[in-house]
Amino acid sequence: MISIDYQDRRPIYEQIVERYQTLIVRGILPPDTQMPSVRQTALELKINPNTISKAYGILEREGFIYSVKGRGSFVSGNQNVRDRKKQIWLEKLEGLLFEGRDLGVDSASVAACVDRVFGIKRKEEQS
Amino acid sequence: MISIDYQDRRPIYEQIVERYQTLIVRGILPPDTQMPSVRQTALELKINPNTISKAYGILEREGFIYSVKGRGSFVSGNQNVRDRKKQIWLEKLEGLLFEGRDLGVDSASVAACVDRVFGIKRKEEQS
DNA sequence: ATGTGTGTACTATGCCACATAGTACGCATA
DNA sequence: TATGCGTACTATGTGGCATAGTACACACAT
Repeated sequence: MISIDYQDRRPIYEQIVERYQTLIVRGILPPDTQMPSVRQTALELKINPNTISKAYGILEREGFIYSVKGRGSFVSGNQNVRDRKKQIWLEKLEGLLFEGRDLGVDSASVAACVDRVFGIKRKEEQS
Repeated sequence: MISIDYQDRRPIYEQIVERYQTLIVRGILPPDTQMPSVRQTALELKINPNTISKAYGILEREGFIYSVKGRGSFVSGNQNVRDRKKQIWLEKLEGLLFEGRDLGVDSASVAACVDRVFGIKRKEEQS
């Protein structure tokens, strides 16, 4: 379900947060699904329970999951989370696009890339 | 010319590398322009010369600048650098777009974002 | 009541990247 | 010669990250 990339420069707890965010937003983990227990995940990934706990704490603060003492952690049904996640992604995209524009990347290359991924026909080529 | 953002999680030397990469690729720093000296920049930014030196070392290894002992560091005229930088950026963009698609972002939002940044018409660009 | 599994909190420790401080050397140029 | 340049080296301090270990409160099945 979850894996760690030790080549990734980001800390482990952050990778876990990001991974679960995606799984939840995409609906692979439906609302009220029980999350793997802190200790269980720690055993499987061969890392310290504290690290998982830290990730879960962040996920809870962000509204992705909710925790119940003695029972476990569960996926939140909060719909706003998904929208907020999309919003953040769009801001990230905008930042990257600005960077590319400053680099001098031509818009045609960008449009081609967008078409390739989203497989759409853009309204019309700007004339 | 150069500034540091201490809010940025990236290390200082990496920010400097990125900043100069942009300035060089955009042509703001033309080939054979002399780079600010290590000690001078260190004084202005109130950081250690070693940190600047580290950044310059990376920039040289990547082909953005070349250093001459006793004289200084200068902007490289290597054209391949610019193209390679664009190439890397496009790959980064593609990765982000896939992520957004998986998140369920609708293509219209993406198209709007692209248009907003790159503009509808793009006849002339800075040269 | 007991045992097991859960989240949570806390302290202590080690590691490592980063940045700094200080010094020194070789080289180019005025 | 004096100055400024890049470069190299050692030593030190700091902070984030991860670990180790322990402990507590709670839910649930037995």
